[in-house]
Amino acid sequence: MTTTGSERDTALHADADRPSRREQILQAAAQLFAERGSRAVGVDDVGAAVGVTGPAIYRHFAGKDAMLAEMLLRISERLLVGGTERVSTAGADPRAQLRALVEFQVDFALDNPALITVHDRDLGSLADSDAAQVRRLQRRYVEVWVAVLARLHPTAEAAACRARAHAVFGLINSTPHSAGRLDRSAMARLLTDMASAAATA
Amino acid sequence: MTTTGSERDTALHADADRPSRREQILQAAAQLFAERGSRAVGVDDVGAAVGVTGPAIYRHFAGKDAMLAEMLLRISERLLVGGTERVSTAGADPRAQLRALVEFQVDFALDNPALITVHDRDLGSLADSDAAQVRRLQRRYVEVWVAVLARLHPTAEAAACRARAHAVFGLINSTPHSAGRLDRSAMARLLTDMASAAATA
DNA sequence: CTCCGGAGTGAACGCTGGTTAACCTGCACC
DNA sequence: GGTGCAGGTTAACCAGCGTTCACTCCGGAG
Repeated sequence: MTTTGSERDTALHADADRPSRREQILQAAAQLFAERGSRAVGVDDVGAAVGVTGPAIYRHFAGKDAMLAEMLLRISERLLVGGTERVSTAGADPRAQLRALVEFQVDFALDNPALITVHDRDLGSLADSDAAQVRRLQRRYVEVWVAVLARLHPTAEAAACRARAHAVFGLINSTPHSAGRLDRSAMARLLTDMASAAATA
Repeated sequence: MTTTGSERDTALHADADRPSRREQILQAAAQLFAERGSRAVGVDDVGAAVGVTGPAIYRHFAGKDAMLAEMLLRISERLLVGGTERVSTAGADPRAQLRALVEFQVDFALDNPALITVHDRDLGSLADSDAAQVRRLQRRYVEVWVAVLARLHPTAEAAACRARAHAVFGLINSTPHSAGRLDRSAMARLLTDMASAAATA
């Protein structure tokens, strides 16, 4: 399966198998997990979503847990590296840094509602070691926010900044709950404005 | 309703006064469901949490689903009646109404983190009819907020107000994720300020 | 004392669902 | 034309869990 003549990378999928089967499975699983919860989705369901039977999954993943683990690890990593990168390229002004973080999180949430949903719903149904690793990444991402928020609120203690960051996450990640009725750009502006106001209040 | 003042009618559905075994079970189940997710919690676990074996639950509930259903229905009802009441006693000023709603939601979230968690995590694992009823109640609660928000944002369309309400819920309901580090009063003020700012931004 | 109904227990049943095993198939490659 | 391997398939295995059953215990009428 490796080394096909033409390597197609980014997310465009026209015909049967463009992204590797592995990626198809991960994406379909994320969708299903978001809709029903990982525990309510069977391996057969995931397989059916990509046109194969259940046990075929085991050619690509060690098991259902491994699927979920990789999914959550990827999300946490993408958030962490994306967040740190946005901050570092936003200059020294904490307001600009906050704006960059907010826009990043809003874009991520609007682009990947399924991942956002799974991210903080199914962390509990993960093996301890995997869960710990995900939590480590999450924590580091939160700390990126806390560092910026601490400069915006010099008198606030770290715990308050942490709570503030979580609250902003909750605000932005509410997108999956109010999906569809508003077009993306309007939603993005609304969330960005609200999050900024909440973060600087 | 409640005939026969002299004798004890117990079983029908009259008394919700004393902390009966039934209430113990509901509370313990809410705690466990919030921690691990309803699907990951066994009937035996719930029983053990109140000092009985698993099957004893069936003396008080028709089944695990009925337990979850009653839990979610109660939460939705409490939110709806509490919200409408707070608005009606807050006068005519939409700002005062918003403040009343925010404080109500903050208090509820801080007082019942487990219920909040279960409320929007395990709605999916509910029978269709129960889920529909819960969603109806949720919708009506959201509309209470939307009515107030619409008066604060006269130019905004209803969909935007709805998204705004969901975002504020996400913000306030983030408490379970950032628990413990901050004492209750500080957390309440922080959340109230942030939510107010986000709602009026 | 007896009877009855509420509450609980341990054992058993049956289904669901993750995982494994054995077998098949197409295709790349000497 | 075999050979090997990635990827699928069906059937079976097995554990967990919700639920039911038969039985017991106990407290309060009559």
